[in-house]
Amino acid sequence: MSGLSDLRLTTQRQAVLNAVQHSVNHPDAAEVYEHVRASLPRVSLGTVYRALDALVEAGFLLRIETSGPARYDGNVEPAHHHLTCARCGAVVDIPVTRAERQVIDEARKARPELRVSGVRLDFRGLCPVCRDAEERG
Amino acid sequence: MSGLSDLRLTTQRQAVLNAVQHSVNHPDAAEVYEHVRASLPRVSLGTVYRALDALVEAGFLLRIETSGPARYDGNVEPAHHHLTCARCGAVVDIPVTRAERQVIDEARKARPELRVSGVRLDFRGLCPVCRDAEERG
DNA sequence: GTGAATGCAAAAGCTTTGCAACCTA
DNA sequence: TAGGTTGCAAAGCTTTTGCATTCAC
Repeated sequence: MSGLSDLRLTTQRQAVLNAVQHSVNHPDAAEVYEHVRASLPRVSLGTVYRALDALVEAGFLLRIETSGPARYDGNVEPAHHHLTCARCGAVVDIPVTRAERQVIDEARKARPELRVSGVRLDFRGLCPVCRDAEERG
Repeated sequence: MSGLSDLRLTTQRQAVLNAVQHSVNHPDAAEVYEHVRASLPRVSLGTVYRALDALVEAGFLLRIETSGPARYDGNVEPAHHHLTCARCGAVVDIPVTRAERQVIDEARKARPELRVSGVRLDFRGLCPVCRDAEERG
């Protein structure tokens, strides 16, 4: 498995891709597994992990590292980043495009030898649920 | 454990802090354990994990999530970020300060409700070792 | 002296993998 | 039909935890 071309679109992989893309938040493997099980009761967790790997490798999904289980993102647009909730750890998408370019320029100037090719922005803040909770006390 | 004040400075914690701060790269728990064992042969891996947690919690260390084991950073300056090597996965420090402010401003404008309080930048590029290797072919 | 920290070992949590059966191109 | 893919189960790796003992304040 090493690119878009040689990816077999099996029933299981389509179900996994669909589960991530139609998820409101960014699901982890266990959540994807539960969702896929609804339509494919005999699917295994191992298959879900292998499908997620294959889909990330092929560029259909993004993998987000956290302090717990990895989460997956069906939105692979380059100029889209993440905010981690300081209260509950949820991951929310956040669009930032203009300033991204300047960050990369500054990094290239600061450390030209590092051959900076891109940047991922991880914001800290509050997800809507926790913001509401905070505002009430 | 919830702040600087109530952190007991035990021999083990000092050794763990010292190991991370004097490491060239960003060590994981196993590497810290090996280093600490040189001066404290009876230390346990569990203690290293608990010390790392306590030191992160108290603000002496930064924890970096990766696709493998978590890595720790003795440099806690706010305006210092990381570059992950696209070839070998090493994590290198990179100083970016000016553009960071603009990124936060843009994010606050794009999604005011998320109460953005900070940002962590994760650059993609090549560490010095891999850059040299690439340049040779 | 007292509560927190440690060492040890066992367990938990997440992810990967070996293998035989199965399916897709 | 040939090789990749799946289901199942076992193993692997990282991290956490229970408990008796020890230590720092």
